[in-house]
Amino acid sequence: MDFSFHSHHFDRVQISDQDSRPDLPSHPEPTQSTGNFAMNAPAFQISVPNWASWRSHPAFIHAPQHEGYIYPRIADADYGLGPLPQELIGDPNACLDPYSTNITPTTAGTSLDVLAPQKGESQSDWSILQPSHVFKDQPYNYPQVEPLQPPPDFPPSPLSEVSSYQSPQSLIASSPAMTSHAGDRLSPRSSTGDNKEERPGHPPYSVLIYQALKDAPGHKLQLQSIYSWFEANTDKGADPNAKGWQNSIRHNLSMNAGFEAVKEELGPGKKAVNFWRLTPETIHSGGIQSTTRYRKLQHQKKATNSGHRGSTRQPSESKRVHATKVVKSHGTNSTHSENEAHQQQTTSNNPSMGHEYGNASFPMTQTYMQHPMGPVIGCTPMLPGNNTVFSDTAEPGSAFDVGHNHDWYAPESGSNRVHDPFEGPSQSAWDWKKEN
DNA sequence: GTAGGTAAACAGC
DNA sequence: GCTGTTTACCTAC
Repeated sequence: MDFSFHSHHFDRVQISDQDSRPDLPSHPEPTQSTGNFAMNAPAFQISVPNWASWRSHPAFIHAPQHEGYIYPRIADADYGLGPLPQELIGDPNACLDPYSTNITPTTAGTSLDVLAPQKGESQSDWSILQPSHVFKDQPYNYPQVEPLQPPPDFPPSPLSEVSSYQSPQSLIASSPAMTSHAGDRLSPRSSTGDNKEERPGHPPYSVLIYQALKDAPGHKLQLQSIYSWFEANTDKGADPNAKGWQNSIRHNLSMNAGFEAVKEELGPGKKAVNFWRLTPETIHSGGIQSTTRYRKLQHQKKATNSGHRGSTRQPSESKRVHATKVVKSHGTNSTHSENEAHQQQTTSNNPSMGHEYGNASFPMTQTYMQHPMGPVIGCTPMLPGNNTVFSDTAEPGSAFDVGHNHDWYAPESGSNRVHDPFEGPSQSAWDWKKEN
């Protein structure tokens, strides 16, 4: 089974020696275990057609060395998806890590010296790096997997945890949506039988978005770049007139707590740019949760909101309170009282908050900020050395929940779990989103 | 009942 | 018009 496809796009990105990112080392730092953290891992995992083999013998290929930092080749990604379509290279807004404004894409097409087998890698490993077009041209089927077992050196550092579980299996194992039941049941299906886009075996939008973001520097992309990624890597964009898939992407971005919007000011006086990125939890867990789980609450609402679609449709909360989850990356003017007020509102709207999730404390060094646009949650940047946490509440405990009740963290549940600085001990982003 | 896809209403910019 | 959020409905399992 080969999950690779479109891996010839955006093969590598070079950060010059002048990279001024404060918390990203100019040179790769070794991680404790399997490195696949897109930002600073010198080695990375590759897709392996045989999942059992992949699990037991993860293959590693060292990223080509270069002066300065080289992003890993992208053929290694989960499913082997390519991060960005080539036409996006050069787009200043595409796949741009604002902390590395001097990123220089170095690929003008697939370079064989980039994709060629590296030292220590076998030809068989190399063969699976060949780009293919599974999602675009062929059905996709989730592999049937067993629950993930922690690696021998588990628990590693948070960063290495990231790498350890970045695999389709981890997505499957950590997500009810991805859990294998039997055969290819994991294969997502289209909702409507007459759907032209029906591709039995294609991954759901959430997984595709996850992949697009995971492969992007900083794990973030602008919406348009996500569109472009889909156009290049899936058949969603085959019909230029069809916009439903874009709606679906936006729907998934909004509804899945694995994604968060980040407003970033790329420079003083410049208009803030909105990025979508993976939440720390998502990166940490190496997988994405099902988007549709939010409907658990909807069912409750249905009981009280009768309704047909249309005239009786319930106005959305966001029309009264702009409840975006945008995370602002630079600065804040929030005050404690503002946060308190906001939390009061949030809690009142969400009875489950505050009791379902335990109240614990963040590390003392973390700070909590309020975004003027509304509820804010998340961390930025998702890099070592920065532990700033943006919360929509005044109390640290309500920002995250990572410890319980969530199969999101299934691979590391229990006593093996290592405390992650990203982890706050309370409400998860997903629950926050679900309940807001 | 759950998961996923899609359409659409709606607000903000 | 684009973006983001939310609701509703549908099909498949």
